[in-house]
Amino acid sequence: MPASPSEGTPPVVLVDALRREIVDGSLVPGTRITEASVARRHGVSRVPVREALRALEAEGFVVSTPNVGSRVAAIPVDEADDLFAVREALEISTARRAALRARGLFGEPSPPEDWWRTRRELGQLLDDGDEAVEAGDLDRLVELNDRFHVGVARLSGSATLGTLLRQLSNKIEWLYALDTFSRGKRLWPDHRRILSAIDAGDEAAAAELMGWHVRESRIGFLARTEPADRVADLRATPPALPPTIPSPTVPAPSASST
Amino acid sequence: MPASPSEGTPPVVLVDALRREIVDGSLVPGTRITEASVARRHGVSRVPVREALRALEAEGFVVSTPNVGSRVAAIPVDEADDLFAVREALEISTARRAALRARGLFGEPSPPEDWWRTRRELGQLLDDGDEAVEAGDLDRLVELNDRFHVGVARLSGSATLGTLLRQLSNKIEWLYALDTFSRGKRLWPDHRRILSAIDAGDEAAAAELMGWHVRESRIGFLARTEPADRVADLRATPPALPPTIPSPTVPAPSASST
DNA sequence: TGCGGCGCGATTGTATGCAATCCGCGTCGA
DNA sequence: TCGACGCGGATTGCATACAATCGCGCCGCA
Repeated sequence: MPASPSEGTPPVVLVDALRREIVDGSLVPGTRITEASVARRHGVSRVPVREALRALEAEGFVVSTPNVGSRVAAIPVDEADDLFAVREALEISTARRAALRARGLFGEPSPPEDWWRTRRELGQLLDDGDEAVEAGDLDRLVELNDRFHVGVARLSGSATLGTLLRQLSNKIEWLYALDTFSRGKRLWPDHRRILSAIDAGDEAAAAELMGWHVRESRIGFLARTEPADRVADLRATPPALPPTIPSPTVPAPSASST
Repeated sequence: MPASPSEGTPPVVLVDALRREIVDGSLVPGTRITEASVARRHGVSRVPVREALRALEAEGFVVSTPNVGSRVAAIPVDEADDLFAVREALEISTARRAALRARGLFGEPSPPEDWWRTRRELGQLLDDGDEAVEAGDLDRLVELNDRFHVGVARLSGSATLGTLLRQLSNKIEWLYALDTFSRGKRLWPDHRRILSAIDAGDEAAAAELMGWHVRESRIGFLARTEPADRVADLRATPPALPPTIPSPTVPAPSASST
C-alpha cells in the first residue's frame, strides 16, 4: 500500500527519503549533501548512501562532481512548460496502453492479476480523493493525484514509460513546491472519467481525456507565471493527441518478469 | 571528443561500458550480471560496480531483485511507438529551446562560451556525417546521429530534458539493435537544416523541422513491424507540434553550475 | 598591502572482510 | 516414485579501514 510494496532495502529507502526532502523543499537547491551526514542520520554506512546518491543523480535531483561531492540540483523552473509538454505525450501513451490492456491486447489473453490489483487500488484512490476534496485536504490530494498517475502508468504495463513518468512527475511536483499554489481540486473528477475509459477498453477516449487533463494542469500551472495572453493562446489550441499506433504486434517480452 | 570529455571516474566508465554492451546486444536481455564478474573484468572492486548497477537500474537497462542480483532488462519492443511519441515531444522542446538560446533569450544576454563550443562540435559532426554517408559507413552514422541529437539537447541548456533524452535515445538505439535494419542515411541531411534554424534563432522552424525529422524516423522504424496501412495512416496525419510557451520568465537558476 | 604557494582538515573513492540471504541439489521418508 | 526438508556453495548487502583528492586558510614574500 505504501507506494512501493517491495520496499525495505536501505538504498531504496534512502533514495525515496532524500528525493522527498528535495521535492518538498526541505533540502534547498544548492545544499551540500555529504555522504557521512546522510549516513549518520539514517544509521547506515556510507556505502548505501553512495548508491542512493548515484540513483538520484541519474534522476537529476542531485549533481555530483568527482572528489568534491553532491549538491541538490537547481529546480528546473524555466523548463516547466517543456516538462509539461513531454508529460502530455507520455501520459497519453500510458492511458492508451492501459485501456488496451484492459481489452486484453498486448499478447496477454486478459489482464493479469497484477493489473486488477492496481485497478482496485486506483478505485480506492478515487474514493479517498473525493473525500479529500470534501475535506479540503489539499496536501493529501496532491499525494493521491501523484499516485493516480503513477498507477495508470502501472496499468499500462510499461516499465519504461513508468520510469520516465516517475521522474517527470517528481520534477513537476518539485516545481509546484516553488510557491504555495496548491493544485486545485477542480481537476480531480477527471480521474474517474479516465479510469472509466480505461475500464471500457476505449483507448482513444482514455488518451484524449488524459491529454486534456494534463493539458489543463499545465495551463493551471503556467497561469501563475506567464502573461495572460500567452495562456489564452495555449488554451485556444486544440488538444494535441499525437497519433499512436496501437501495437498488438509482439507478445510479452521474454526475459524480464521473474 | 569521446562523447563525454570529463569522463574518467570509474563508476561512470562502468555505466557507459555496460550500457553500451547492453544496447549493442553484447549482453542479451535476461543475462545475469554478477557484481564480481564485472569487477574482475574491469579490475576494480565491487563497490563501484554496485554504484554503476544502481544507475543502470534507474535508467531501466537492468532489473535488480534484492539479495538475488541483477539481470539485463527486456528490450521494450512493444513500447516502441510510445517511446517515439515521447521522443517527438521531447526533441521538439529541445530544438525550440536551442533556437531560443541562440537568440540570447532565457535570461542570458547572449549564448555562453559553452553553447558555442557545442555548436562548433555539431558543425564538425555534420561534416563527418556527410562523409560517412558518402562512404556508406552506417555504423558511424548511427553514432553521429545519436551525438547530434544529444548535442542539440545540450544547446537547449536544459539538464532535465537532456537526461530524459539520453535515456530515451539509448532505449531507441536498443530497439534498433533488434535486427540488422540500419537507420537510413536518407534523414541525415535534415540535421543541417535543423541546425540552421537553431542558428537563425527561429524557434518555430527548429521545432517543426525536428518534429518532422523524429516523426520520419519513427515511421521508418515502425514500417518494419507494422502493417502498411497503419503506417500510411500515421504518415497522413500532420505533424503534431504541441504548442509550447517560450518562457523567458526566470533567469538562470542559482545553484547548479559550479 | 596584495599575491602566490603550501599544508592541513574534511570529504570522497575504493578495497577488503564478514554476515545475511538465496538457490540448487542431494538425501531422507512416506 | 515422488515430495519435503535441509545443507553447502555462491552471491549479495553492508560496515570498516585506508588511500587519494580537494578546498581553504595561512604564511611568506615581493
